[in-house]
Amino acid sequence: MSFHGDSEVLLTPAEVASLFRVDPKTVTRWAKAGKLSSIRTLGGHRRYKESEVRALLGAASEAAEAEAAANAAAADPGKDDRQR
Amino acid sequence: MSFHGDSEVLLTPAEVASLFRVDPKTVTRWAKAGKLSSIRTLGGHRRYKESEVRALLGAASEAAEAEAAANAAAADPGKDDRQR
DNA sequence: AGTCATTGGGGTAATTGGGGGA
DNA sequence: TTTGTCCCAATTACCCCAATGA
Repeated sequence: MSFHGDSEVLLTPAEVASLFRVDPKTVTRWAKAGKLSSIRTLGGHRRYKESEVRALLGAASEAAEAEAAANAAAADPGKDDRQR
Repeated sequence: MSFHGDSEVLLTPAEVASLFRVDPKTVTRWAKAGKLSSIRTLGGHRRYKESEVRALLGAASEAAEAEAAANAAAADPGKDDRQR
C-alpha cells in the first residue's frame, strides 16, 4: 500500500523521556511550560515532534549558541539546512 | 487509473493512526466516540476524510514559541513564571 | 478459485494526564 | 527552581480471531 508520507514523525511521552533520561512527567511539564510544542491526540494525550526533540537534544552548545544563531541566520544563504 | 477527485480524499485507519502516532484501534475508538467522522465501506470498514484529520492535527499544535526562554531564561530573573 | 495485509470486535494490561507533596 | 514520586481516572496499546479489501 502506498503512503502519501508527508507527516511529521511524532514521539510518545515515554520515548521523549527515555531520550532525555527523565521521567515522562517531566516531559509533560516541559510541554506545559511551553518549552516543547505538543500535539494532543483526540483523547488528550500528548505527542511530540521528533524533529523538535532532536533539535533540543542537539543544542549542546548553549552558551554561544544564541549569538551564533543570530549571526548565521542573516548571512550565508545556501549552505545550511540539510534535513528532511 | 481511477480518478481521484480533489475534494474527498479518504484515509485508511492505518494512515490516520500513523499521522497521530497511535494505534489503528484508537482511531476506531475516536470514530465510535463521535470525535471523528467516519465513512464506512460496504463491508463495514471505516475511512476518514483527510481534510478533517489534518484539521484536527493542526488544531492542537499551537506552537508555543518560547524556545528562547529555555536557552537564556536561566539568566533573567524578574519576569517569568507567575502561576501556582 | 485462491493469498495476504488490514480492519473490526471484545477484553485486558500499560501508559498518560492532572493534582499534590517530598 | 527543577525533578521524581504518590494518588486516581481516562486514554491508549496489545492480545485473540473472523471478516473485509485488494
